[in-house]
Amino acid sequence: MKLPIDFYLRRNVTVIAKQLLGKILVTKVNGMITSGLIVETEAYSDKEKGSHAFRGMTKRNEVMFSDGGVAYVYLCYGVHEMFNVVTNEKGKADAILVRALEPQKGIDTMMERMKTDSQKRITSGPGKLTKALGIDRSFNGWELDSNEIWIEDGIEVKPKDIVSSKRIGIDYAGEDALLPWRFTLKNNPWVSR
DNA sequence: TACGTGATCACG
DNA sequence: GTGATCACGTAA
Repeated sequence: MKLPIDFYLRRNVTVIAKQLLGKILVTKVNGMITSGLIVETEAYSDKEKGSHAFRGMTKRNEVMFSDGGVAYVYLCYGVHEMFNVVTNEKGKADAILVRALEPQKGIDTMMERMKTDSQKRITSGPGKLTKALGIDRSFNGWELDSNEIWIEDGIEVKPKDIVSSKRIGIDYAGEDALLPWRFTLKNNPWVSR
């Protein structure tokens, strides 16, 4: 079952970030289905310095300000496409970065895209999972109940299975870099780093 | 630990 | 226009 768009609206971004753990991200690119269980997320809001939206709307981040339930995809370090889930209502720029997946369907396709013979850690990192699932900036702004990219129900996750920690790679955000807004599934071997 | 990589953004 | 900067990944 695809998650309804309502799932992404009018709720706290850290709550949704935790609830995304155990859900399944699916893409259909060139007719190929690839999917993975979400095992690591990070929450961002326009109220804190870690977010692209902290200094207001720009051409790059404008989809963060739209109604929730769409993708925000941008290029990082000139090399990596990063996939985010936009949440909350129009004007409130909350987003959730998906940082790692446990591969499910289409593993051969993912290995081919990653140019590797091993299925080990092919989706363990925000830049890697987008490449493995065929996500690039052309997905920016797409609704997450489309037939090309969506998120569906996966496994049940209990509060005790969730670990909170500080977010990765945002030291520039000062004290906001310390917010415990990174969420991982406990003891899951597919989380990044 | 170091650095490639290129879009983006805040300057002028 | 220009230059600093960056929500990473890999090699060493």
